[in-house]
Amino acid sequence: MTDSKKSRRPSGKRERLAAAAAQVLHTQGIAQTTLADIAQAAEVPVGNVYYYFKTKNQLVEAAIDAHAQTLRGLIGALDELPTPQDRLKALLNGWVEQRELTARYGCPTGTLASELDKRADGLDQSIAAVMKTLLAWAEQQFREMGRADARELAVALIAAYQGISLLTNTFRDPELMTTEARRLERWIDSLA
Amino acid sequence: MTDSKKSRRPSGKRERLAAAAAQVLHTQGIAQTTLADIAQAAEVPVGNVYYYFKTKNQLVEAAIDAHAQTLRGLIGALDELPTPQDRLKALLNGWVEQRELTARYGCPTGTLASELDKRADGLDQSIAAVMKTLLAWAEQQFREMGRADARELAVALIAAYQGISLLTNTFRDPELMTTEARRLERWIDSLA
Amino acid sequence: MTDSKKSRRPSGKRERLAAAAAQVLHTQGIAQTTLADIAQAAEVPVGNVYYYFKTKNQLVEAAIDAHAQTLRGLIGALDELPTPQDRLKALLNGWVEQRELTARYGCPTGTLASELDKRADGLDQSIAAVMKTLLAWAEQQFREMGRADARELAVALIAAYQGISLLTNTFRDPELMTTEARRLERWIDSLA
Amino acid sequence: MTDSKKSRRPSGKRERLAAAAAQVLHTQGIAQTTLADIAQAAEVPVGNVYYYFKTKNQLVEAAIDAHAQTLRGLIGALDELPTPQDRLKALLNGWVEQRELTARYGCPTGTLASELDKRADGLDQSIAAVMKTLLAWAEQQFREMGRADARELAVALIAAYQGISLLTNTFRDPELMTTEARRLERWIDSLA
DNA sequence: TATGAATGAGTCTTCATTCAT
DNA sequence: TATGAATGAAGACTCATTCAT
Repeated sequence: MTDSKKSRRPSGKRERLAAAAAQVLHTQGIAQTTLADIAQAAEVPVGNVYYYFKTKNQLVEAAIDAHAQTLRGLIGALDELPTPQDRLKALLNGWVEQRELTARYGCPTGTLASELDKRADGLDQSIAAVMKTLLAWAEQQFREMGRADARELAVALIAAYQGISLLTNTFRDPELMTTEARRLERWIDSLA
Repeated sequence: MTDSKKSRRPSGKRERLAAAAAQVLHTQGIAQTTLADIAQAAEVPVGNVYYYFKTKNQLVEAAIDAHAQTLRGLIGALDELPTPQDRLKALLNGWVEQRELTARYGCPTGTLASELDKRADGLDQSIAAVMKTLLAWAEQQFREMGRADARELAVALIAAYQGISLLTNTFRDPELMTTEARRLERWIDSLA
Repeated sequence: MTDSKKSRRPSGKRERLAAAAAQVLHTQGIAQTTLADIAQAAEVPVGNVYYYFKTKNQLVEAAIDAHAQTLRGLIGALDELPTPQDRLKALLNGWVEQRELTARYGCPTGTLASELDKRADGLDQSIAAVMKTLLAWAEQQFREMGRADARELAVALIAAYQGISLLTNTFRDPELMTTEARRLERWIDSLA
Repeated sequence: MTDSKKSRRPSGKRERLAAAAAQVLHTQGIAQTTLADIAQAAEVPVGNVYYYFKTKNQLVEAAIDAHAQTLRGLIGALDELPTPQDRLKALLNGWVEQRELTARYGCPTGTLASELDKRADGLDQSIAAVMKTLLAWAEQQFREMGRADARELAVALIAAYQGISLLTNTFRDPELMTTEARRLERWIDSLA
């Protein structure tokens, strides 16, 4: 999304750092995470980090990109399914499967968005783009279902997910996710 | 919830600090806010802050308490209304009225919850309590509407609010809140 | 030793503060003791302390004075005894009786002397004076025993006490004091 | 005793810091010494200190270690001498030679022990270990002299040193050390 | 005299970022 | 490329001392 792979050397440190950043930033939060934390998680010497990322913000951006890629992968997989209903329900299933992680650390995208919003840097745009991708995909599904209010429904669905992720996390109760997903499933069925 | 009001002298600095904390922490986020920021907002010399709050965490807690009190006030006002439907819709109206603020800084409770979750201190319990209050109130409304699944509905409603707040904030688009609130209104009507 | 009793009002706060200072400074050390600690121990509001003592140093000085007075009292009591040997041994007994306190916090005079020496203020002179008083008294006893080297013996005796206090304290072992006191007793007997 | 020498690179800053800490802490006392003082004495920028020592306490510990090493060196040198009497007297000579420094700042080990005792951290154990080393060595000498009460005599000797150091320091009179050392020499001779 | 409140200078500690090799 | 080391700008917190009443 930003700069593209400094070089093709197989060291893979850049990727390792991005992955480590995505993981650590999710579990610890941006403010609570130091560069050293990420470097350590990636097993890269601190000093070396700066060869790949000029600033901490760039690492955050790389983490966002990693999340974006994960999302694209997910969407790609979902798109294999035959009907939009199938795809949306599969999305719900994915959320439910991750409920334990969500209860512990919240939705990766959502928590990042929340944190980044309070900062002056332009990173909030990057995370917004990720969110927009998901939103657009959901909208597409509802449209294929013949709904004229596809956009509104998509927003409602993603909001429901973000919101229940927050509650699941706040109360450390993964079952909240399960229950809400079931409810959303019924809701989707009712829209056809 | 925690305090004990040092004294009843009219200086009101403690209250001023708590209010300033609530406001500044909401707009800047906890990590980005320095004690000096809060002190300045409250027009209190930095050193003096520590006479009222022993640590930054205590200030955060005071801010949470302030939010709790605001919430109690809101609930109190809503309870004046005749039917549960009226009350829930009035709640929605309140959210819509605040949409500009939400678009700029997110839901005060939600963003706090999100931030606090990543921290080791026990503050996440305090904010969870606030959330629980709102949840319980909503559940009560749905119950009065005769719904056996009141709890689930309450969770869905609050989740919807938290989620749309996040999106509203992420996309800086207050209209998202308006649209979703209208949708929720119809949803409430459909439950009767 | 310094200024003498602001007034004769019976409040006795000044004395209470001095006593509290002596006690708290002994157990916590000067640097680790805040004015608030002393005020609290004396059950005097912090702000009020300054009516009696203009600075923390003056409180320290008052504590030293308190120790000096205790010493004078002790010497007065010892002087009731018939022979210098009796008096010196009684002194030893006193040390042994205090061994538990010494093991915990060291000799009050010695630890104060040690701490004050590192400071720029003139308080080290005050504590030196206290030490000098004890030294002079011991010298007098040895002189009465007919020793020409009374001064040297006195220094040796007090040094032995200060040193064993330090070891007793460092190793938290009150028995060190007991053993050394017994040894000093034999030594005194051998000098006659 | 605790360290592990970050690396063997020749910068030697760690050692310089430890040495500076040992020296400055001895002359100024722990409480009166700021990290900046030590950094300045070692000619190291303040921020850089934390690359080597995570906290002020670790610097204090390093200083203690430095003293321990000095002591081990001293003991090693003494052990070259033929008889225990020679060794003990050489120890006394060392004390006398340092009398000026002692008069100014007290015994490094003793003053540290005194200060550390009043603190909650575990540093008092470290300094106690140093003291124990010296004590054990002295005991060994007396034992080699054939004394069954070697332990008691060792305690007496070290106590005498600590005590006379305190008096020497309190009265700023280096001659006290000289006189007492001479007396102890005679005492040692009398034990054979 | 009494006292809650106020003040600000000082200290430790953290960390992103840079640099020399 | 790689990396240990360096740097300095913050920020939280403490506390003696002062002040208004």
